[in-house]
Amino acid sequence: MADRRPRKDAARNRAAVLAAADPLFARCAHPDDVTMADIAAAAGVGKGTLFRAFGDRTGLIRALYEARLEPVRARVEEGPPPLGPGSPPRRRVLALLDAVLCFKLDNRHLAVALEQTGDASPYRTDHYERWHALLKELLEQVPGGADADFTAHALLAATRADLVAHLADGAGLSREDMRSRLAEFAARTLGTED
Amino acid sequence: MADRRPRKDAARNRAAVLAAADPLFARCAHPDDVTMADIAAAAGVGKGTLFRAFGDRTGLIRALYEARLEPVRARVEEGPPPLGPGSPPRRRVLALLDAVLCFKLDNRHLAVALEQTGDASPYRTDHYERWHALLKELLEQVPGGADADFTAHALLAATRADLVAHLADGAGLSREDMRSRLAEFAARTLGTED
DNA sequence: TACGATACGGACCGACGGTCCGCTTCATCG
DNA sequence: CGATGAAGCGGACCGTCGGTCCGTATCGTA
Repeated sequence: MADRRPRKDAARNRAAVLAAADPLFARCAHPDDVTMADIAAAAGVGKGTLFRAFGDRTGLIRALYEARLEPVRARVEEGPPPLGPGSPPRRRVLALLDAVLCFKLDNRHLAVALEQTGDASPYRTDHYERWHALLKELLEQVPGGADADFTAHALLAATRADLVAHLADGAGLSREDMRSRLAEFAARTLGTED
Repeated sequence: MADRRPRKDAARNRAAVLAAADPLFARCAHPDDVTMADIAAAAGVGKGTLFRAFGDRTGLIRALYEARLEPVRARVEEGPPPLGPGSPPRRRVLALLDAVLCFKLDNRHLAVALEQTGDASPYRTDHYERWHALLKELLEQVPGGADADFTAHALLAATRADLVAHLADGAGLSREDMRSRLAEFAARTLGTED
């Protein structure tokens, strides 16, 4: 009934692929420039291994993305305030958006690759639904708030990977500038009261 | 010096392709399900003709999109207020966002296809830059506004085609609901004064 | 050590975007 | 109106990529 643990070589190869793929995506301007064969070669494994471990290209990118995302998720769910639980909702909304923005900035290549994976809407992924649900929950606790569901979507849309990448790489906006612009924008939607 | 007018058959074929491609994209759930060969066959022309007329897949989709967008552009640039020039900035911002949202709703299939065209960021297209520039200009005229450039990006991000499609098709949000939610959201970022 | 289960890897496949080139159609000019 | 060269046509063809398959190698176990 319980699925067996993977064999040792399988685990090693999986790790090797993840380790090899990341810098490959980071180095290339466009995600499509990185082919599955490239990744397999860089990891020193065969293509079959790669597909056996991750299913398909989307699965591989998602695995990479989620591995990187995990620490952020942990900080959000059980870390110290203001990002973690226990801080006032308004404060936590801002902290959450800032964390998402920073993550997208730091992992542009992966985030862009994932968002533009043709297979499915980026809105039907586990991590998006988690962020959205949490953000919505927090927004509902902010007094005088509007429709929390839509607002959560709209605020998260401001952190879309390709927008972030465009502002950072194309428009040359600095990290700190972007963070403060987003914070200011979000603060406005939450109502003007400080 | 002046480029010659296209031959009559070329113009006819170009029109036939545009006419044939639109319903093809509309019918299919995922844009990638529509291949260039499909479009050529539906239009009754050869693949060579199709590539000669539009350069590549992106060019074709862009041509489709811009043909549909043209009436909206005209209404914005020379139509009557509040969407056209002459209305107070705040009012026109809301009208502009509403127009963009409605356009994306009505042309989801094309908009999604274009946004996820791997070739380039959706932020480096003529039409995006036009909407952004106009929105930014208007925002600068709204008293007490924050950074107009970022705000314009963030507001437009709330009308991203895949988000709109997700809300309309996935979450079942009605057209009118979405319009009022977006209007409310935008109104908040413009300041609470009515 | 022997043996079944699991995983490996790269040859192979089908599909797609895009090109090429011999043939056709248009428009111009005598 | 017929000739002629340019412009356009179309579909066979190509290279590449994601994904599969299966003979072989490796692992874990008794």
